[in-house]
Amino acid sequence: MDQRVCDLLKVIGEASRFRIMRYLADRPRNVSEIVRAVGLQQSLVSHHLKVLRDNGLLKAERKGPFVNYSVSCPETTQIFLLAEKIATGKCAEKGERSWLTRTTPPG
Amino acid sequence: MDQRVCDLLKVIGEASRFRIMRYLADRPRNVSEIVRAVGLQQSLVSHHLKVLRDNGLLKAERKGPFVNYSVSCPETTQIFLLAEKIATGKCAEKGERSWLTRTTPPG
DNA sequence: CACTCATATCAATCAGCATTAATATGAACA
DNA sequence: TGTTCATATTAATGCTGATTGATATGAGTG
Repeated sequence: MDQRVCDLLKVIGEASRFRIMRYLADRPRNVSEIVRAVGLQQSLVSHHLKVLRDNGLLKAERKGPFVNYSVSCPETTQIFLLAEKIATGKCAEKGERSWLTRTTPPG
Repeated sequence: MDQRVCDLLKVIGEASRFRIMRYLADRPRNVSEIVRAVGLQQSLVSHHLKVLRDNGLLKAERKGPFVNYSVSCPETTQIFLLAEKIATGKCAEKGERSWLTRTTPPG
């Protein structure tokens, strides 16, 4: 279970997949649109889409010759928002930049 | 910026670091305690702690000979909860397991 | 200062995984 | 049925990064 949870995080933490997910957060798109948007090779995009699918983060629906992809849970977007909050230093407790906060006085 | 956001996700998505973060979510601990808890080599734990520190996810405070680590933003825990929700299939829209939902009838 | 304990750093190795190129499948349409 | 377009799959390559072992730093204590 824990394995599964951290798999999810790893999957959306990869740069290419992250961009794909962000792009799809807006609205569903077919593969060609995604390829154009993220500027990666078609085979690579297809591969990442499979990974995202297999992890239940995206769902696919064939529409004629096209396959439309869409995010399957809104929670994914919420995770992005939270991560952004942390990244911009807007998190509740402020993290110390210099890593060693000394309690015992030196010397 | 986007790079930074997805770096954060990648960082907490790694299994060893994930376990460390979960362990520290409870309360601050020193390195030896973490080593014992996660069962990894001390040098490896120390390395991961550095990565987490450098990404602003943990803060460190020296207390005598020990160094206590604690999570710097509660948002991290919230991310774990959301990811868990997705992992257990409890997310708002249900993701299709079989990946190709056909709209056009086959044949 | 010498010794010990706690923690950090460095160099080397190994594994996972993103990327690439080539090829296969499968739908639409003539 | 043959051709074209959209997408998926496979095999090979390369890079990132986790892990290991050895060593260094630095605090406390005698």
